[in-house]
Amino acid sequence: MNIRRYIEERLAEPLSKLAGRSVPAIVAPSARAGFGDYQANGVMPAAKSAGTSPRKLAEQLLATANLAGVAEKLDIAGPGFINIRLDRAWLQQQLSAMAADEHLGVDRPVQPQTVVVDYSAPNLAKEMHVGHLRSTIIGDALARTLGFVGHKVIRQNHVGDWGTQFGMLLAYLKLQRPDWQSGGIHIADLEDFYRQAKQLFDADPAFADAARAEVVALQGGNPDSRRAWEMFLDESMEHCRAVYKTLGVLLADSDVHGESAYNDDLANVVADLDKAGLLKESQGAKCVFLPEFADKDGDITPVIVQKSDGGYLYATTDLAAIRYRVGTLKAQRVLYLTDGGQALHFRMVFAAARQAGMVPEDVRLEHVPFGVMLAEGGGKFRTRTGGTVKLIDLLDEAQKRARAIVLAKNPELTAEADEVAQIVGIGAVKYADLSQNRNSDYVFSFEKMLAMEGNTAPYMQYAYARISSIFRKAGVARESFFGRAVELAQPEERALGLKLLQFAETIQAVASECLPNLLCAYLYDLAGAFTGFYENCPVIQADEPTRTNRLALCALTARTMQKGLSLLGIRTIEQM
RNA sequence: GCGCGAGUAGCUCAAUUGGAUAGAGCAUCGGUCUACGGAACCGAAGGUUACAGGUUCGAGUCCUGUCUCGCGCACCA
Repeated sequence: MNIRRYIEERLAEPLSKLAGRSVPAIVAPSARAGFGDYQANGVMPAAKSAGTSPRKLAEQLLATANLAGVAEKLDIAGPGFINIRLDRAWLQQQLSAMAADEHLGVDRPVQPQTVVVDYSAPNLAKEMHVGHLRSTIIGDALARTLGFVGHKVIRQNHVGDWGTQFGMLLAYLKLQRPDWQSGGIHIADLEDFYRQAKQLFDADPAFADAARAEVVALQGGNPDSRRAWEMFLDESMEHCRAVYKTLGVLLADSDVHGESAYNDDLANVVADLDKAGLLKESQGAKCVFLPEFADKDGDITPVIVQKSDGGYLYATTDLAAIRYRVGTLKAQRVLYLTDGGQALHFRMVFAAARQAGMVPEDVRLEHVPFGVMLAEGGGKFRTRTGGTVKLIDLLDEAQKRARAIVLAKNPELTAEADEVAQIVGIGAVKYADLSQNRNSDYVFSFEKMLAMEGNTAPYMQYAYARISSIFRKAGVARESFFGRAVELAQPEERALGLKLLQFAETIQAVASECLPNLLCAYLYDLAGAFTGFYENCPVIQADEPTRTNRLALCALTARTMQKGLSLLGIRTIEQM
């Protein structure tokens, strides 16, 4: 039950009737605890257009709206706010339903969608670096959340597996490993390999020629080059797999659908744009000019789909990918997880695709942008020597630090130290990223993300472990409380219960707005509500039936926390 | 130069997308506790939301202008 939406619907209809046109009730959780549980703000704008006073309209609304049994108290406050305090019995009823629901009260969508989530997308010419972290983490959290909500999620890893730099790499591979055909090639340091190839490319004209010839051969379908290319990709993907495994993301080999997959369709894309009458030649390049991208002087920045030398560009590939996703995968919504710098590119590509009729009206293409990752102090994220930081090294360090912290606090954990270090260290990296509004740039700090205080993964994991400890001490299994009805007698119990019930509206907001930070904020609030309960309401020592009731509240809290964290891709542990 | 994004407490970030007295955490200062994990909890202090105008019942949020920073600006992705 999405309480917010439920109240919104209950109030919007009578309000619209009174206002004489369709208006929203604008329902939100109360800004302050003293105001109640929810508030409706829609009366004031509605009164304006209806030509009556807000307070009068509010009174009429309360007279006609049917919230009997749902709200315990309805007040009109200030210029026309409606404050709603929910009925205790109703809350208990909802909470008991939540406790008996595997899905924690999150309603399935009336019309489930097929959602393509395009994320991670490393360049296979190099190793994954910190620049891929946000796309991978945020995209994975969204894929998990959308799937849980009830949509069909298709992950797409649009890897960079094509382009001129591969000529250089293949030429270098053949030079360095004359035995490459025999297979079993391993390149320990892909970054190094790339750098050396580039160096040679710049220094040795003969090698540069060989590299260019390799590009031509590869594009021409030369079997020998093709085999070397596949071998190289395989090796490069191995590096990615290691990162994905460490990170614990859903991405699998079957999700990889790289740039090269669209090669055969690029000429068709250009031909179809031509058929649609959108193609113009300019300075030898084939372009789409869209008036909406004109500057003040009327000069239009075109979408270039074919270079003057005949080569295609990433706009062309992206158009082909859109057709594949819409046409073959039947996507109704496509999310693109890339940094904000590509906003213009996607606006142009989406507009071109629409203009060309490649996308039905009701299919949504959404660029989900995020800010860049900065080092402490606000500078670019670099190694001490100024190079790019490999993602695998960063993750290793997070685990190392987490291990040290955990062992220092709890030396008995040596047996599980590696696993705990992985869960806490990786959880910290993910949570730190996800807990911020993805649009803003983000300052990376091991110290802050691994802190036990504040809105961090270790704090959340600790809160969870503490609840687990209650069940250990009580000698009962958490699972045995599944489906047990819950009562909310104390104020702290009521506050916790209400917060638990807000899981549904939070999850649905994350899924529609693509903002995982809303879930982090919710979980942190939930931990706070639990703390208030924990400090004021003894559980194990309480007399029955209070004891069982409180254990049931603890069980539901633990289950909600665990599910919430898992939707962020973060694991929990029973002891830490 | 043009376009896009950002500017909120000393620091790192929120603010339910136009709602009431702008909230957290860290750091600082003070306090609590023989109850279920002190890796805890409670409180105080800290703000002209970059600046100047405007729109309206109401603006951190929308509009105009200015300043600062970041990114992008046809044949890289």
